[in-house]
Amino acid sequence: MRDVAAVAGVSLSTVSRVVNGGLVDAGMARRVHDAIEVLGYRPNLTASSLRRSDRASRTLGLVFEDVGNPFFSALHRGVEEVVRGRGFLTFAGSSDEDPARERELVESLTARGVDGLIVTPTTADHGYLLRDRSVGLALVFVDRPPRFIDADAVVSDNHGGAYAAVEHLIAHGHRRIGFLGDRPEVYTAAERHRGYRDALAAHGIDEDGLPRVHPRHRAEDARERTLALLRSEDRPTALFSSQNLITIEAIRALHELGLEHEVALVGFDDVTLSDAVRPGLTAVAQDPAELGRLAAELLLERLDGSRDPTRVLTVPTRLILRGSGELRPPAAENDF
Amino acid sequence: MRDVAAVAGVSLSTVSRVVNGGLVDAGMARRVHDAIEVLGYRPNLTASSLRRSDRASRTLGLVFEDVGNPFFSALHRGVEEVVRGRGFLTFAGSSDEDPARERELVESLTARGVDGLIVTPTTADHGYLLRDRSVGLALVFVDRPPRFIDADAVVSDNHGGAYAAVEHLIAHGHRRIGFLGDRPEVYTAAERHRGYRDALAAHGIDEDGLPRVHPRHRAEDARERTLALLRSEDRPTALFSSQNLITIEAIRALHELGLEHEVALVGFDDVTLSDAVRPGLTAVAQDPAELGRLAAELLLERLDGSRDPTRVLTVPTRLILRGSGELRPPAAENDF
DNA sequence: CTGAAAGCGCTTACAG
DNA sequence: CTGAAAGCGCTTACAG
Repeated sequence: MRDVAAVAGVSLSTVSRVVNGGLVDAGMARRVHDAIEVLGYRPNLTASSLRRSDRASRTLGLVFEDVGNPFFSALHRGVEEVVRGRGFLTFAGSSDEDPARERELVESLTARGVDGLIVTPTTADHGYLLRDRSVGLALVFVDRPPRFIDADAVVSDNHGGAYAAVEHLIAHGHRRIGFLGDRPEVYTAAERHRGYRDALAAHGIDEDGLPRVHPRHRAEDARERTLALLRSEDRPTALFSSQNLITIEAIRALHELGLEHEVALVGFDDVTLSDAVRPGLTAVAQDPAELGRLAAELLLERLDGSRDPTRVLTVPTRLILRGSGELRPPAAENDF
Repeated sequence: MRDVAAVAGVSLSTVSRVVNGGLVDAGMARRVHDAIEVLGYRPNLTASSLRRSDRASRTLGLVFEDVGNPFFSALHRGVEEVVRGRGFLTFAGSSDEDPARERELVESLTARGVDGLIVTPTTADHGYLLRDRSVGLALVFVDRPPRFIDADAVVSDNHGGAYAAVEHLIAHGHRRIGFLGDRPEVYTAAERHRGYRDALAAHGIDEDGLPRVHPRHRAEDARERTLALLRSEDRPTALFSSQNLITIEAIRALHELGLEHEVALVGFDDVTLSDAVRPGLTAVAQDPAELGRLAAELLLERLDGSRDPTRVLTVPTRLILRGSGELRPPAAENDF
């Protein structure tokens, strides 16, 4: 910038004004633009944000459970669609569900001066973010609400989606509905379990007698555990699978035992090719891109100075019927 | 930092040394640490990188075709695994295959002082990056090599994978092998087409007589076009599908016509649930996480000062047999 | 409308 | 080992 000023024969202030669209005489502006062209000058935005009064860096940080998970990549895309037009650039990193790793990431992001953060919270206490927020950091949680901090959040209707899925199975004659759970300490997993339980209770079904499986490592042990359940004495007539990776393994397990047309299945989260499998997968579809868009919009509102009370937005889910959830229990089962 | 110095009763330089691990008297260091604790001081990394001699910001930029595509999100994860330990934070954005958008993103990233860039190049001329590189920007291309610039790159063995896929179909008796292409101006699409053509030629099959389809919009028109092909007079006995979204539509089209056990299919790129579909999908699997890891390693080498000649690494693909590629043509077809 | 000066939060020779 | 001073590239009152 100094070089540009020298070549154009004007002051630094004038160059700054030209670059930032301030009021400058047309002739001077011309000379400055020429100098910029000749020198191939590029403004340094980090220096600019360091000095400017609002401190804005036009960068955002996304802290996801795993950037490699298609659910979060769709969410990422939703955020990008909203903030791109406003000139924001987006950092993204994975907490891997580890509170220490999450905090490390967050601090690394704030140390680099991000204007806002969109976080999929781990089970950590997020009180440590209060100080950052008090000095102007915009903060929105997504997919799960945070703990011990009052903040904007956008979540799927986990309870409602699970409730609808289980009620759908009940409507098709099932009472012995097995639950394929996720790590119960994760908010979404707990909510979906609550939806399952409430639907059973609403129809007078006792959950205690029903088989339940909680894979600890999703893709790794979900198949084995589902196989064991399907081979057991008290095999359920239907399964409700509460997470996408687990649903995939459940489909594999059913196919492996040739039970895909015998045992009904509804999965939480839609999955690629779920319509090409036979029977097609009946699924509770989330809209991750919409979660991302809404989170980004809430964030922009805060960045624009909104002091409104905190909001938690819930994105509806959609039950897609494709066959696996419409299988009926064997006739004998209907009698008991 | 000034406040810390005041509270600890030392100079700014000393605080800086403590924070950066310089040589400081133990007693003074104690006082500084206490002051940091009391004030809740957090270093400002952007100010730091502005002033330090190496200018390092410990940030990287990823410019992908689409951050929402699972292929790139797996690649992203691969990059993260490698650079996380070195304290780098990663920006990510989508070019959407638009050269102007790509350039905008790149300039937005360099203006924010990223140390390096990993780019999935569009068809643009990447000469504009030479100047950035000459002032120290590390640069690696991934998934496709760049044009008009000599640079490090990591790509899949697109030609070899396609060649193997088509040869596999030929070995199972097929000669009328239809090609489901992608936009031909994309490097990977062109390479896969070349592999298809070379395999045919090596076995004395004339490509000109074979049906070919080039969906322009992948998910949107691939199904229709494949349906039209399968309904036509010269229906092929086998399909080679050269991109994952297109493969998904091809599977849907085959199922829709009930031809999934009649017409063979090999897809480039593996797809979720491809083992649960009947017949299972025979696929050329890429390893996007490995592409990401290798790209990140090349980038770190450059950041560590390597002046070695430019390298292009090729990651092998793997043909996974699951049934759809092992279907044989109808008997009559074998005669001609 | 323009320029000289101060300063954002930090690092780095330099002299002690 | 420590501190005073200069300066990274920029913006912003302030006076003209």
